[in-house]
Amino acid sequence: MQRIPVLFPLALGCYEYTHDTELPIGTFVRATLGRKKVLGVVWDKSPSTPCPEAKLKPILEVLPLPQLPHSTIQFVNWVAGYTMSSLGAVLKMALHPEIEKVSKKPCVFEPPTPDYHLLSFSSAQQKAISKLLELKGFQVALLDGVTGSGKTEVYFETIASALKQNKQVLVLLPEIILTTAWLQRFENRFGVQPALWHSSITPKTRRDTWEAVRSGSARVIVGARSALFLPFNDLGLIVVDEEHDASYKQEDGVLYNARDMAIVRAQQAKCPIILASATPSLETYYNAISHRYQYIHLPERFAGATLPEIELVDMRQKTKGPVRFISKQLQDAIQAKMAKGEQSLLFINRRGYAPLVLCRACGTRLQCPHCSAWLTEHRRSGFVQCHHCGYTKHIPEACPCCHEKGSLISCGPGVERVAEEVLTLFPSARIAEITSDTLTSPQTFEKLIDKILRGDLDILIGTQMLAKGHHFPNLTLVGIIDADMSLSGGDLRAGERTFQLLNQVMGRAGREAKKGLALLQTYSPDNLILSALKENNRNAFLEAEINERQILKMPPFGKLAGIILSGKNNALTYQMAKTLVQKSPFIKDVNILGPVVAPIAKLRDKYRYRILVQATKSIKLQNLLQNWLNQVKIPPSVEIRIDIDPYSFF
DNA sequence: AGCACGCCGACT
DNA sequence: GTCGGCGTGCTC
Repeated sequence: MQRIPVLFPLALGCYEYTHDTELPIGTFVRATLGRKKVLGVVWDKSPSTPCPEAKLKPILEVLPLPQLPHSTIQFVNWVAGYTMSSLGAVLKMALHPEIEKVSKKPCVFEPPTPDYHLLSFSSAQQKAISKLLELKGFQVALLDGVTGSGKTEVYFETIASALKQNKQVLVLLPEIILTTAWLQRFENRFGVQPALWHSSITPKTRRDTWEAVRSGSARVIVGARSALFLPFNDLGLIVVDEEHDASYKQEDGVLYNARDMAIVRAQQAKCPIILASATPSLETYYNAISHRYQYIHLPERFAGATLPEIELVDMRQKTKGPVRFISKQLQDAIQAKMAKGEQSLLFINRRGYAPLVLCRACGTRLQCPHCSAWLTEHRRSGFVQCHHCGYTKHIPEACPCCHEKGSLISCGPGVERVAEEVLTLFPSARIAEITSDTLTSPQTFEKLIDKILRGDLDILIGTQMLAKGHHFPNLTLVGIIDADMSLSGGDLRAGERTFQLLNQVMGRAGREAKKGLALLQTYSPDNLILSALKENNRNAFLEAEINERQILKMPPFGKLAGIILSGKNNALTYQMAKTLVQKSPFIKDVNILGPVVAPIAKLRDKYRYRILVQATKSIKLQNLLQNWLNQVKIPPSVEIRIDIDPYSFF
């Protein structure tokens, strides 16, 4: 009888079972777990403590499925170790619920033709392409190019090259739902659509695609971050487009950053990886300028398009009369564009009508009963809603506290409110609101894009949903309603994120021959980020940030981990957080900060505290955390999560 | 993740 | 007296 380590796609480690013969690593089996019969995978290492003889149970069935590739097993092991998650939780990301249903005919996704449609390139693009084609083995390259510089077509050439060498290619994109434009460009270049992987594909497509990747019949896979865990057997290239995008950071379940894990995946596959962005993350930029990564720069906009002219609008000069969110300067600019038959985009990164409703009589603010957050007013639908947990109720007629009628007033702007103001200023304008509330499906999104391109709209008012991926030749004005909104975020990357987001939004203006204009409304016109945006001096901004991080020993000059404790019992949760800090290791080069109340102190009825662990690069953070946490008994009613390389701090 | 075990509140 | 709430701990 052999002892066989088996891993289940559950938040557990490896368990041992018996079988009369050895089984190859990666074999799918069924075994009894508790009182259930569960599918698992023969793993490559036994649990740290061997199972006592008496508890051992036999493997019930060896399933007639192809083995999980060794590269996937190796990757799951690495990610689990790095993120300090259980192996099984990571395995779950690499499988799918219908793994047992073998696709009889994994649909042959016609293979892309490397030379289907050859494009012509500028000399700058040509240079970038030849540098990219020189990448061999494991190498990281930053492809840094402004919006409209033709980055996508440039990295398409490396995809073509990988295809010619009969290799598989993975392209990671954020927010896959908005990529029809990208897919169209791919089809133009390669003659077919690539295989797709994201959360909303049908179970059958999911099954077929997974099997097509495993068997190697899928050559190019385009997907959201979860595509990283597909069972590639011959990966020759990874592209991470919009590498700075915060949505690569998974914020629930296993906490990981798909961009960073993609680099590890490429390392294990011994293949190149291209990180593409117009506004690289600070870490990536630093690695590029310090020659850890190849730095490939596309300096100009393709086809002579120009960056918009940028002006700051000082909102401190108060105007008399009722509250206005659109300054006279912005109003005049919109007017001028409309007169010329050109389009404007107003950006306000807030859904709904107003982010806060308060009572004029007693000062009460409408608050979520489950979270420490204000309720956002959605006037058109007649509701107030919590944007953290989804709690919704009718807008009350009277103040819930003092019962005064008609005393509730809306504070601050949201998309709906700015749209209302636009209509009072420009009654004849054809406008559209663009938020996740109005765009509920890819179809409604397509329709909107068509309308914009046909010129059926004059003014767009929206959140970041329109920030990326589309050319609107006739859109020549971008107005940032509140450029200060995310400046005060308080966490490490607030400034960086603001720069990236505003830069991207402003990039919507003037991508073709027509000169664009961007107006940033602000109450702090002297802010470093805003002036860097105005001067179009991204590198100066990044270098100032790098300097600061270096002084503070923050990433990439040090390591960071977050510990988040949450529980329904506020006092107990705080007590556990305090105990944890009291028992923290006293080690040179390790700083333990907190516990502090998380920025959203209560979320879905759970109170939250966080501890920040800051260490020098030489410290093995995972080992330190593991040893520390093993010494503190935390009751199951208090949930503890470790976030290695945290992005947001709540 | 499930599922059972176990110890306190309202009821056929 | 029991039924069942979910808080707690285990699954090789």
